[in-house]
Amino acid sequence: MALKDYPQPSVTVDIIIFSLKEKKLQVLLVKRDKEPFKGKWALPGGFVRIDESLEEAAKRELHEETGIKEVYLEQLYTFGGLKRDPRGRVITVGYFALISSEDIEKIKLRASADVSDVRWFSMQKLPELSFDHDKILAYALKRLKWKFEYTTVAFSFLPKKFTLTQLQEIYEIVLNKELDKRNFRKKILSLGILKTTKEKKKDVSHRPPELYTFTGRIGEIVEIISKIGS
Amino acid sequence: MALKDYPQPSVTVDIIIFSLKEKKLQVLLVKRDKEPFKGKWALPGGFVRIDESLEEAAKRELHEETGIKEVYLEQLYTFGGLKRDPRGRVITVGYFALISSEDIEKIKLRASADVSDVRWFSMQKLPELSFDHDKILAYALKRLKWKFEYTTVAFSFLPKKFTLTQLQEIYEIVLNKELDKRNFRKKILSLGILKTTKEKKKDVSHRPPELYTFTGRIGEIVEIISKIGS
DNA sequence: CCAAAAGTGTTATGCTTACACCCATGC
DNA sequence: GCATGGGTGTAAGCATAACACTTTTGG
Repeated sequence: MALKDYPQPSVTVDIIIFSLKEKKLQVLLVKRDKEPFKGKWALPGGFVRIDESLEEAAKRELHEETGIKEVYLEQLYTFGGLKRDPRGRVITVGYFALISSEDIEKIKLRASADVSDVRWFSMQKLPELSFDHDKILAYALKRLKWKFEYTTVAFSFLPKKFTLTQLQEIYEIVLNKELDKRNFRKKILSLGILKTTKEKKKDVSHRPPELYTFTGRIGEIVEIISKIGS
Repeated sequence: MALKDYPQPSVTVDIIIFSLKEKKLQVLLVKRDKEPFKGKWALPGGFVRIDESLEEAAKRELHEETGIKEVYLEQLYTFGGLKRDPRGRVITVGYFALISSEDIEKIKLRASADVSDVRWFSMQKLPELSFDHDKILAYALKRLKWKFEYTTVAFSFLPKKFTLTQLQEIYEIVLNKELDKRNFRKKILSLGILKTTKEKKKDVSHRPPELYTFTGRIGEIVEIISKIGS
């Protein structure tokens, strides 16, 4: 069978961009300016061009909405149900991206083609979503939690230098449960993936905390959390 | 942007069909009867039709090559590099399937359209593969091992009734390491996912082993193996 | 009675959990 | 000197890991 003998599905990339702002897990959504779902919120995404790989397409979408380029990016799953797009047969490859607190501040959100608005939404206050994006987002959240428990992705949310309390905080937010401070520190330090800079965080009105850097590879499997705490 | 305004990538499904035959992990490959890679071995697969979901496409391919329908099937990853198919831009969604030893015997391998031969290959003696199928297969193997350690997929290789030694054997084959018999049994039985049928395997020239059935859900996460054994 | 695989328990070790007080700084 | 978060250790309980002999059948 040669290519193009038969009608072919179209292919899009949708990207789930997570960040931690104001101590909440947030996701970037765009307001659609075209049918279908005009005026509704959706995950950023678009058609894959013939001359770009899937990952390049995901990076392009990320860049178009946020202006940033270097982030943790990982393929999530490919959704290929028959009825997911009213325009016709569209298969979408989901990616998820994690934005560090450093980058978050640099970002200028900007509407792009077919998009009238771009906003961060707390995962606890999501609007109604277009297509099957609610399903995709739920899946992404599940994967994110899993990645936190078993790998080092957490560090992609942090700046280069961070305190152990900051690290614990993002774990508590993403896993949505409290962790025991002593056990958390013991476990993290025992993994041998952190190095202390001998600096301390300045200008805090309490005992200044030690700053650490991450020396492992982001996304590496390490089984960080068993239960730890309440 | 309306659909079809721009040249679109094509979409295929490739399926990695694993089984355990002759105490070896094997994979089903087909010999291509058309260019590109005519005469070379490849993973079974083909274009996704406009009126079938990705999973349906994978099941169809599976059925065409083996005649069977009900198996453990899971989406693996989507490969979308620019140069992976010399015919043009083709994105492929990989699936992996696990065939039980019961089904293995029923299977009549049959060549289908564009395929001149179909055969099981031991993972230790693979032929040269077409496209980027070596990469896809390597990824599938990694995922399979992971799934064995953390989930109950192993049971999809077994018949309904099986002995603990059979179960241990498939773990040893897939993980490629020896396990301690007593610890393995203790761990597996402690999970509460097996029930003894009170039957024993007959006509063996040694003490007849007890037959068990699996009562959990295939693929469920249970952290089966920590290390267990040598 | 021999061969072959099934079945079974104990001990040592390491990881996980629960838990409370002193420390260093800014104001 | 007080408020704020930073930083630290120990004991109990649980899971893992190492290890060898007896049992039941067929031939």
